Amino acid sequence: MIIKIDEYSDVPIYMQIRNQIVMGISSGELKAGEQLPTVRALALEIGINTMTVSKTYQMLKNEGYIMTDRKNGARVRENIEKSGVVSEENKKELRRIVSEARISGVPVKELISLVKEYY
Amino acid sequence: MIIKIDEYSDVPIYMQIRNQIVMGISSGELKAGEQLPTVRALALEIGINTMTVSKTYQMLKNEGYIMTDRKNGARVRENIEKSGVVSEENKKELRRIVSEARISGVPVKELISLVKEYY
Amino acid sequence: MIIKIDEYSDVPIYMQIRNQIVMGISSGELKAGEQLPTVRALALEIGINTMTVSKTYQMLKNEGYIMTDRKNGARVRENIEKSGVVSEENKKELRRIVSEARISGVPVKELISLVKEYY
Amino acid sequence: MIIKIDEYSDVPIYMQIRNQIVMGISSGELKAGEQLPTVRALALEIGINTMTVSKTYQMLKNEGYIMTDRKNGARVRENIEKSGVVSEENKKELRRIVSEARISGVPVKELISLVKEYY
DNA sequence: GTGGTCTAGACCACG
DNA sequence: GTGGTCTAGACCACG
Repeated sequence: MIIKIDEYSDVPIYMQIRNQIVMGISSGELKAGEQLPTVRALALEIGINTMTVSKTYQMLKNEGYIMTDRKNGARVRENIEKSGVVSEENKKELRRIVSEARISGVPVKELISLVKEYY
Repeated sequence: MIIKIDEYSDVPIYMQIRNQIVMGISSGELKAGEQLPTVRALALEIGINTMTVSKTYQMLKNEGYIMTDRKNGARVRENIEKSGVVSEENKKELRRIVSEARISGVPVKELISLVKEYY
Repeated sequence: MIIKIDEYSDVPIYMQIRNQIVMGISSGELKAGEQLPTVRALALEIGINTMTVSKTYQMLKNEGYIMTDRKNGARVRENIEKSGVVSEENKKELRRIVSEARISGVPVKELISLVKEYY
Repeated sequence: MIIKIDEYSDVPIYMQIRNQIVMGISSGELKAGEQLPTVRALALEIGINTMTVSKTYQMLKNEGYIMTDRKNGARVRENIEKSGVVSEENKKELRRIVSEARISGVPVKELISLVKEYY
């Protein structure tokens, strides 16, 4: 899986990586149990500090998306917990996005087809 | 219109205000041409720095949501440009939200009904 | 509140600080809404790096014990969520401690009086 | 006695095994003088490195819980020393756990009944 | 002035 | 070899 950093983005690097890994898991590009690159390898590949990658992995671990162990490095978790609900934060964000789209004259049908496409 | 700041949120205050005003415009609570409170008044009401509100209004102006003039203060624009498309940034965010929801086991139908509700 | 680091402990520094702040909140030494020292001040006082203190504050924030904002620094939260239950991790730890105490011939009454004392 | 490794835990494997053996001794599941599996056997059973099990046994021996000899392998000690006191480290941990439980709104009675249950 | 992010580099425990 | 921790130092956005 290829991680791309937008260095001009306001989103912190560790968060950009985190988001891309989450999207990779969702899309199936990263499968349950699959090995992630080592902290050092990913840092080298992207050209950033190992601490930054480490921060990403710890965040993903805290969120229950991956597990890390000293022998095997980081792996996608087999049994990610399914809360079944959209987090309050994401609801807020979604509402903001929908509002902006609405003002821009985007029909609701288009938003829905985007959601379906991404799902 | 009542603006509420979530002091526990990581979203900067100026952005929280901006988002709420945008959502107010989208929902129709703030109508085209409607007067917004002065920077000073809003700052006092929320209990924050005038600089922060000023930053919000500047941003909204840059984005084309409001217009300011010395006589009338800030008003919602009559003719907000309708690009008709979702911005690339919002698409990215939407994709992230959909991915997280999907992993959490949220059915696509529920996401769609959220979108409809917010629209 | 005075924070003391045991440099010979296996417990990471950021965790030692975190634990002492949590105990301070529990004991009432740190009151709801009370200001914590700034990252820089605490780092200087303890003689450690600001990054380490920052890690502590972010952990406490994630756990819902404190809030941080750029204007006021870090403060104890007013409304810490009360789950009402002992976490699984803490149950495991408690079980380990009780087991070791039992083998050492510590009577259960003494354990109970320790719990009462700390509560 | 069955040893279970929680691969999602931050507790090192050698420590997880150590803790479970200590709890086994405390509960009486492992009796004084009882033979423990060989390093090799236990490593094979759990699917981990022999080095790890070896580290566990070494630790348990140092702590006075087991004894090893070349002929019989490892056995639970007949006369484990009863200090009669809770170690300073465990007191600290207990205090931390009690503090966290207290903040979470767990009544002291519930903590006490946990202690009784585990004892 | 505040917390948040990031780097370059180092050392450590675990396995 | 792996992730985890820590330092010294820097720069940034927010307010």
